[in-house]
Amino acid sequence: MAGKREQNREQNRQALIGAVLDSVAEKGISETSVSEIIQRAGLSRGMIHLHFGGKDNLVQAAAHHSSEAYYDGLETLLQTAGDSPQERVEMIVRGDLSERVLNQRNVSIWYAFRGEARNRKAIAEYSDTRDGRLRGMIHNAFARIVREAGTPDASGAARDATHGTLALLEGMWTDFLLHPDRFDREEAARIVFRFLAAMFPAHFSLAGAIRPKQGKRGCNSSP
Amino acid sequence: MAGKREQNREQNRQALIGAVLDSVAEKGISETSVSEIIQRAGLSRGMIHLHFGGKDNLVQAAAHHSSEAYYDGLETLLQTAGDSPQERVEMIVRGDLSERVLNQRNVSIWYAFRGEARNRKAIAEYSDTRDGRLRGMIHNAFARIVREAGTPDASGAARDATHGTLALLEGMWTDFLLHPDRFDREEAARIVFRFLAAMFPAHFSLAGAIRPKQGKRGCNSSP
DNA sequence: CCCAAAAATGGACAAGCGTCCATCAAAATC
DNA sequence: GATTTTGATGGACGCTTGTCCATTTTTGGG
Repeated sequence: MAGKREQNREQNRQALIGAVLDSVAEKGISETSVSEIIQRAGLSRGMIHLHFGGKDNLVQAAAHHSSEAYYDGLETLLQTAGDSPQERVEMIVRGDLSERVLNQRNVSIWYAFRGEARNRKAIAEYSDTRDGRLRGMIHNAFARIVREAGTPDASGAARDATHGTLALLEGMWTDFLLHPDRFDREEAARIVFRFLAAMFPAHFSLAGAIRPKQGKRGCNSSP
Repeated sequence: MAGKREQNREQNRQALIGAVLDSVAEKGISETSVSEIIQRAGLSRGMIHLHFGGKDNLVQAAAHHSSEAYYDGLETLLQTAGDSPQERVEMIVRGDLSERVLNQRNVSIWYAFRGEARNRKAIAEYSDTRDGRLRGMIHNAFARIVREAGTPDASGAARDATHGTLALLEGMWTDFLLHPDRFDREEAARIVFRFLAAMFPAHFSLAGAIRPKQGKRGCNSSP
C-alpha cells in the first residue's frame, strides 16, 4: 500500500484531468471553465490550484495525458504485430482508424487542442510530440521496406511514404470529425493502402492485406 | 455613388469582420474578446451589437467570410485552368498548396474555427460548405477522367480518388500548421501527385506535370 | 439652413471567470 | 489518544466578459 494519503491524492489528480477531457470533448475548450471542471470531478473549487497551481497547468496536463494515452494504445497494438515492416505499417494504419482510437471523444479532444495549439506553446509541444513519435515509428518501417527492396533514392522514397501516409491518416481524422455518421473505416483504410500499394507494389496489395513475399511486380493498374 | 451613409455602414461591417479574423489568427478564438475586436477595428463598443446583434453572430459572419474568400480564390484560379480534368485537378492541388491560400494566417484561422466547429453549429456549417464545394469540384474532374479512361468500377474509383486527394491536402495543411518553417510546398505537391499517378497512370505523371495524351501505360514502379 | 432620421459612441451593468486563503477534516506520527 | 502534518473545502475577491441603451454626432432631404 502506498499510503492512503498519496493514493487519494493521485486519484483526485486523475479525476480532474478526466473531467477536463470530458468537458473538452462535450462542450469544447471555451466552455470548459473551472466551475464546469470541478462539478464534473465532484471536487471542491480549490483543488485545481492545489494540485496544478492553476487552470492553465491543469489543461496542459490533460493535453499531455490525452497524447500519452493515444500513443500508448498504438504501441500496445504494435506489440501484437509481427516483425515485418509491412505488418507494422498495416497495424498502425488499422489501429489509427480503429474504433478504439478514432472515435468521437478522441477526435473532439484532439481538434479542440489543435485549435488552441498555435497560441499555447505547451499544448503545441504535446501535439507535436505525438506526431513526432508516430512519424518515427512509420518512417522506421518504411526505411526497412525500402532497404529490402533496394529502391533507388531510398531515403527520399521512405520520406515520401511516411509523409503521405501521415497526411492521409490526418485527412481521414478530419473526415471523421466533420461527418462521424457517414464515415466508413473500411473505405478509409482502403484508400491508404491504395497509396501504399502504389509506392510499394511488392509489399502491399490493394485489398489492404499484406502481400505475401514473391517476385517483384511493377504493374498495378486499377482493379 | 451608393450614398455615403450605406457606404460607411458596409465599411464598418467589413472592418469588424476583418478585426475578428486578424485576432483569431494572431491570438486564437479564446482571446478574441469584444474589447480586442473593437480595438483592432478602431470602432466603438456598441458597433458589434448594432451591426450583428451580438458577438456570436459577428464571429459566425467572420467564419462565413473566410470560407467564401477561400473558395472564391480557388475558383478564380480554376478559371485560368484549361478544360481538361487533369489540368483542373492539378490547378486545385497547386492552388490549395500555394502561398496565396496556404499561409500562416489562413491556417490559423481555419483550424481555430474547426476546433470550435463541433460546439457551434453555425460555424460547422460553413466549414462543411467549403469542404463540400471543393469536394464537388474535384469529384467532377475525376468522374470525367474515369469516364474517358473507361475504368471498371468507375464510380468507386472516382470516389476513392476524391477522398484520397482531399485527405492528403487536409494532411498537408495540418503539416503546415504544426511546422510552417520546415514545410516544403514542392514536396507536398509531389506526394499528392504520386497518389494520383498511382490511381491514374495514364493521366498523371510522378513529376507532377500533366502527362501528355498518349497510349495507356499500366506500369509505374518507383522512380 | 434646419430638422428628422440614422449611425456611432462609450459607460453602466450583471454575470461569470480564475485565483487564493482562512478554515476544516483526516491521516500519519509519536 | 494526543499532536503534527497534509489534503480538502468553499466562499470572497478582483477582474473581464458581452450586452445594452441614453446620448451625441453625422448624414440626407425639405
